[in-house]
Amino acid sequence: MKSEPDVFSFSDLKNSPKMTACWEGVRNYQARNFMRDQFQVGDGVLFYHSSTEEPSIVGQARVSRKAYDDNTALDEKSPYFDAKSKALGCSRWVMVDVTAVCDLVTLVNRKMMADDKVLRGMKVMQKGMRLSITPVSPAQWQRVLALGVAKAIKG
DNA sequence: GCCAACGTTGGC
DNA sequence: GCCAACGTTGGC
Repeated sequence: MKSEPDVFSFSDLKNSPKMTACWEGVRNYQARNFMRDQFQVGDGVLFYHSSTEEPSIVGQARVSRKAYDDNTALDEKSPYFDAKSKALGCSRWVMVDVTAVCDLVTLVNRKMMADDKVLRGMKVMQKGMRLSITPVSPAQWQRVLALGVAKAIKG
């Protein structure tokens, strides 16, 4: 899952109550359908920082609540307000809850991914890939954690 | 700041 | 249903 650290970083997630936050604000159908149809409680998540000095996978998380209505779409004061949802009378969008699991001791940046046989195939490495949620294969998952060395979060 | 690659919108 | 115009994302 991608996030701009200026908007919501892995540290922000760790500092949230119970290290858990809702993944609000997804306004793309593919990403929405992915959350709605694929995500199960307990599924592993790699947390990726985008649009920053060094875009990298920075931590491991997991899905801690199944998809439910993202009602920020109905809140006119929210940056994620969606007029069409308002007109419909219900939110078109969903979100899941995500809980931080581990830090990566070594952040896995794009050079590391591009240099790695397994990781250069990751969806997030494809040119023009803007989807904020993309699937990761078991081999890619293991490789990221091996390179990054997952480490329990302190405190 | 540039620009490629998308997704969305809206006129027809 | 087509497609041009437009807006956004995001690496570099």
